Amino acid sequence: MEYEQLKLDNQLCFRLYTAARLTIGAYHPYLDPLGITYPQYLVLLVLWEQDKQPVNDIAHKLFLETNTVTPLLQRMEKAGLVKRAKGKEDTRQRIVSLTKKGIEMREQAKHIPDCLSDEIIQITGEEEEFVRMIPTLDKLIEGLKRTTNNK
Amino acid sequence: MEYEQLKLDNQLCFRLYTAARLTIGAYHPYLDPLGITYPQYLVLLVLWEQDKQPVNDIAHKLFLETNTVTPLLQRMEKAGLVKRAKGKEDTRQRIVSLTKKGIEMREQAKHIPDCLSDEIIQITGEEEEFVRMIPTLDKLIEGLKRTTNNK
DNA sequence: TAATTTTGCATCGTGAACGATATAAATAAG
DNA sequence: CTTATTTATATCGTTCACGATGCAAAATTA
Repeated sequence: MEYEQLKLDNQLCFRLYTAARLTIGAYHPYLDPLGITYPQYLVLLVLWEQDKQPVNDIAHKLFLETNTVTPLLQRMEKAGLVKRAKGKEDTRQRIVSLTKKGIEMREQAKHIPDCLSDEIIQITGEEEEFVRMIPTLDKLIEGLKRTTNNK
Repeated sequence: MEYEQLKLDNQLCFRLYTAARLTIGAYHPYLDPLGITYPQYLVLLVLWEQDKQPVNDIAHKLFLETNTVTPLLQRMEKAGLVKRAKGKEDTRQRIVSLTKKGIEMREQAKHIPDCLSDEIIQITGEEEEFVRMIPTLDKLIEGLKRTTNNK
């Protein structure tokens, strides 16, 4: 059939796009009580690993553009989760640091990854199959990141 | 370590989210010349498989809400890709059909899936590993779809 | 048949994502 | 030292994605 390859069933990207959206949806019951969104949760993960980072470092670790992260951080600042201070050595930089509220949220969030794992196991019967996707996804992400940067 | 599970490296969802965004980015060189976005391309895939469908069917096949698809279709109508007509039997329905322009775009788009496959092979050296993710992603999508509907 | 509930779609508001562009500071080139 | 370029961040406009809500038509129930 001439158009066989256009069938939705054959598309990998559509699966990734849908799986990502639905998985983010599964975070809602845990993030809503904290008053944060999934991308904001990702920013917190980055800052919990290492506090006081410039916008660029956060964006880079999340594979996002700074023009996505800046408004995200502004909303998080308004919500009292982070502070944004001018850099000392390089005044162009904005050093993002956690507030007391942002630091304390780590304690409330620490169970979330295990909750999600449990949910996936409940839903699908096993976890191993999903863990096995991780290196493949990493390979894809690294490859795509390299090629789009060479544009 | 107490917060080990909060490390970004350990998160499956973050991989899915990032891989989806970057893969959609890889479609840009092919979709931009056609003047369509990735979600619009998905709508066209659905309509190319079967023309004249109500909004609800399109949304369901893409695992999206109708309040996401409606404005998407309105933009596509303005771009001259689809028509939206009141349903005959059920007047609540809006039957979406392809215009001449929408039908003809199929010919220009038919090579896109192969281009993307080639790109993934070039980037990563092989394709098989990614094809193997598809049934796992389907299992995850179906599972998540079921549980979120039972809410 | 009349009242109630459900269904299909649309509208509104908020928060991403990202291309394009702007701005100021740092760096490099002249 | 001055000019040009790069870098770090911010702003703007457009398009999703989706929860909440609205509305009219259809289906169900009384």
